Amino acid sequence: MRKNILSVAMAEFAANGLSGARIDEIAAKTNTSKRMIYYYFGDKERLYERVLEEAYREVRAGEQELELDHLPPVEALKLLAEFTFDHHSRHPDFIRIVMIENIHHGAYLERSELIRPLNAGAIQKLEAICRRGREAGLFRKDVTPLQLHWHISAMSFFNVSNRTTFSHIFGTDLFMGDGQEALKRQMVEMVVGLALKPERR
Amino acid sequence: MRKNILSVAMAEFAANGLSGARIDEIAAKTNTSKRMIYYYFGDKERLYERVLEEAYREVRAGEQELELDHLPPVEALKLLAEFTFDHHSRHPDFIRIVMIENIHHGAYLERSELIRPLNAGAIQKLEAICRRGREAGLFRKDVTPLQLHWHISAMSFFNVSNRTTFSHIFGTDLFMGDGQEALKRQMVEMVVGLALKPERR
DNA sequence: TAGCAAATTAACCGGCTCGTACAAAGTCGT
DNA sequence: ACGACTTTGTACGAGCCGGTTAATTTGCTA
Repeated sequence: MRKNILSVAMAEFAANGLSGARIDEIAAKTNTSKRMIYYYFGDKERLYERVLEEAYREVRAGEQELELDHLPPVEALKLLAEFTFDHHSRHPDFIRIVMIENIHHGAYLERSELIRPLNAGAIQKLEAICRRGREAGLFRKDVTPLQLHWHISAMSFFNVSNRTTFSHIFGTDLFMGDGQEALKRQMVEMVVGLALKPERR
Repeated sequence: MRKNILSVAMAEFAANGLSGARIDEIAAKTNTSKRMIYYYFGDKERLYERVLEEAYREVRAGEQELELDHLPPVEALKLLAEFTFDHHSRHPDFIRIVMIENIHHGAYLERSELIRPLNAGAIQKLEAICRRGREAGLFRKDVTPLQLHWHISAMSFFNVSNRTTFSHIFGTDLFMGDGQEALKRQMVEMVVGLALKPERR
C-alpha cells in the first residue's frame, strides 16, 4: 500500500513537479484513498521527500549490480561509462526527479539523512578503477575519480534531461536510429581519452 | 514597464518554476501592479512564454558577439567551448528556465514561433569551424557539428543545472577554488580530442 | 481644451486544492 | 478476545492564488 502510493507519487511528481503535482490526482491513481496518503506520509512535502529517497535508492541499487573488478581498468571504465549512459536513459523519472530537486536548490535533498550515505558508494567503483589504472601506469594522476564521474554524469544526464528542448530546436537526429549509439560511443571515447596518459592512447 | 515585468518574472520563474511562481509575488517585486501583468501579457502562461523567449534571446545575443573566423580551427573550437562553459556559468537563470521548460516537455517552446529560428544560428559558428577543420585535414569526418554542440552543451549546462544536488552529495571541490578551471580545461581537451583525427592529436 | 485611447489602480471573486474531521470497520499479533 | 495498527469513505473548511470588474488617471491629438 505504502509502496503503491510511493510509485504513483513518483510518477506524478516526475511528471508535474512538486507544486504541479496534485494530491487528489495521486490518490485517484492509487489503489487507495487520499486519507491513506496523509496517514502514511503526513503531508505533501514529506511525501515528496520519501519519493526523492526512493528514487535515489532504486537507481543506486541498479548500479550496484555492475561487476567490474575482473576487467582491466580501461575496459572497466568503458563499461561503467556505457552502463551509466544506458542506465540514465532507462530511468527518465529519476532524471526528472533530480531536475526538479535542482530547481528547488536541493532543499529536500538536504533534509534527507539517507541520501548522502546512499550516494557515497556511487563513486567507489570509479575510485577502484582509477587506482588500478594508475598502478598499471595507464592513467593520468591529475584526473580524479570525481571529475570522471562528473563528466560521465553530465553527458549521460543531459542526454535525457534536455532531450525535448534540444530536439525541438535542432531536430531528432541524435535520438533516432543509431544517433544514441554514436553519442554513447563518443562519450566513452572522450572519457577514456581523458583518463589515459597521452602516450598510452 | 513591460521590460521591468519581464525581468522580474524571469527571476521568479527561474527561482520557482511555472506553477511555483506566484503572480502576486511577481507583481510585488515590480514597480507596478498585478493588473498590469494581465494588461500586458494576458495570463500566466503567456507571461511565461514571453519570459522563455526573452531568455533565449538574451543568451543567444551574448553568444553572437564571439569572433572566431580569424582563428585557426582548433583554436576557434577551443575558444568556443570555453566561451560556452563560461557563458552558461554566467547565466544561471537561463539554465533554470531551460530546465523548467524541459520539465514541461518543451510544451511552451513548441508554442513559440520565435525560438527555433533564433537558435538555428547557434550552431553556425560550429559548422564553420568544422568545415575549416576538415578542409585543413585536421578534423574527423564522422563527428558532426551537432554532436560537438551536444557534448559542449551537456558539460556546460550540467555544470550549472546540477550543481546543488551534486555538490550536496559529493562536496564542493569541483566548484570552489580552481575546480571550475580544471573542469573547463578537461572539457575543452575532450571536445578537441574528439574532433581531431587520431593522428593529429 | 475637448475628446479619446492607453495606462494604471484598488478592491474583489471564485475555484481549486491542501489538509482535516468524523465515523466506522477490517487485520493482525498476542 | 483484546488492543493497536491499518484501511475505507465522505464531506468540508480555509486559504491561497489566478484572474476580473470597474473606476481613475495619464497622455496624445486636434
